[in-house]
Amino acid sequence: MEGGGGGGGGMFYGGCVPNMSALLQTQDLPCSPQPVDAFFISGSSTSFMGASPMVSFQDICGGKRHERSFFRTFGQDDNVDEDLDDYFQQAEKKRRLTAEQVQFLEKSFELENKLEPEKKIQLAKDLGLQPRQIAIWFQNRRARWKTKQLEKDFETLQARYDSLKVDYENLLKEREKLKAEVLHLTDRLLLREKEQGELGSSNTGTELETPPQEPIVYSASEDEAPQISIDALKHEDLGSAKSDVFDSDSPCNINAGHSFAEPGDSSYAFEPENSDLSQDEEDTLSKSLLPTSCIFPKMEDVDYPTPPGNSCNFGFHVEDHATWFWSS
DNA sequence: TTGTGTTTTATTGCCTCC
DNA sequence: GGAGGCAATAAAACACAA
Repeated sequence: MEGGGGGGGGMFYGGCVPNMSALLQTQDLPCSPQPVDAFFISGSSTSFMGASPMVSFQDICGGKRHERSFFRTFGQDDNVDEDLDDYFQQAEKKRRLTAEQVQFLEKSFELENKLEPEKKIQLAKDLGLQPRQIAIWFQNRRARWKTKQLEKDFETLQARYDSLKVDYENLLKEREKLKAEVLHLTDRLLLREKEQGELGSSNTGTELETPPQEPIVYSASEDEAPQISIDALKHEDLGSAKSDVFDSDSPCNINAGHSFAEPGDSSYAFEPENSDLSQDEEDTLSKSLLPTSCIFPKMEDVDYPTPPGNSCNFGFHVEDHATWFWSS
C-alpha cells in the first residue's frame, strides 16, 4: 500500500494529498482545499501549524505511538473503514517534514551546524516538532554535508591529478626530444673530432682556431655515455640544437626568474632528489652539460618544498633526476 | 501499476567528553 | 554515568522508467 503510505506522509504536512483525498471522499469525509492538518493543530503555538501534527500526533497519543485517539478529532466513531484504519496505521509511521520546516532548519544549519540545547528547544517550539526530531535532523544533515564535502574533495583531487598527469606526459615527451637532440649532437661531435684528428695527423703544422684546453668530460654512465668536450660544444653550431632545456621556462632553470615550483606546477617534476650517481659523477655531469644557471643545487643547500602529505615524485622512485633523464 | 533506485527520517551501538 | 556526536543501518516516503 505504497500510496497509502505516501499519503500518510503527505497528508500531515502538505495538505490534502490525492490518495488521502480520494480515501476521505469515499468516506464522505471532508477534504477541503485547506490542509487537512488544520484538524490536528495542537494547543501549543507554532509558526508552522502545518507541521504540528507531527508532534501533536504523539502528544495526543500521550507518547503511545499505536493509539489512534487523535482520529476522534474528526468526530468519527470506531466503525471506521478498514482502508482508513490501514491508512492511519501508516500515518503513525515516518512523516516527512514540510518544505517550510526544512527551509527553516536549513537556515539554522547554515548559521550553525551544531545544535545547542536551547536552540534545539527553540527550534522544536517554532517548528512544532519534537526536540529529538530536531536533533536527528541536524545529525542527518551533518552526515549529508560531510558526504557532499567528501565528493567535492574527491573532485578537486581528481582534477589536480588529471592536470599533473598531463604535465607528466608533456615532460616525458620533452625528455624524449632532448634525448634525441643529445644523440644528434653527440654524433656530430664525434664526427668533427674524428675529422680534426685526421687533419692533425696529416698536417701537424696547422693550428686550430682555439687554444688547446683540457676537455671537460661528463659521463652519466661510464660505459655508454659519449664523451663530450665543452670546448667542442662552444664551437659547435648550436643553432639548430638550441634546446628548450635552457629556456627560461625550463624546469631546470631554477635561477631564472622564479624559484622552485609548487607541487602541481609542471616544473615540480624536476625537483632534484637523492642521487644514485656518485658525487663526482654528478659534478661532472653538471659542469659539462648544463649551464651554471641550470645546475641543480644540492639537497643540503636548498630547502625544497615538500608536497602535502608526502614527497611528490609523480610516481617516480626517489632517484636522481639526471639518472631518470638519461636512462631510457 | 509495478519494480527499482534514491532520499529522508529514525534507531542502534559505540565512543568521547564533562 | 549521562549527554551528545557519529557511523551504520533500517525502513518509510518518494521519484521515475517500463
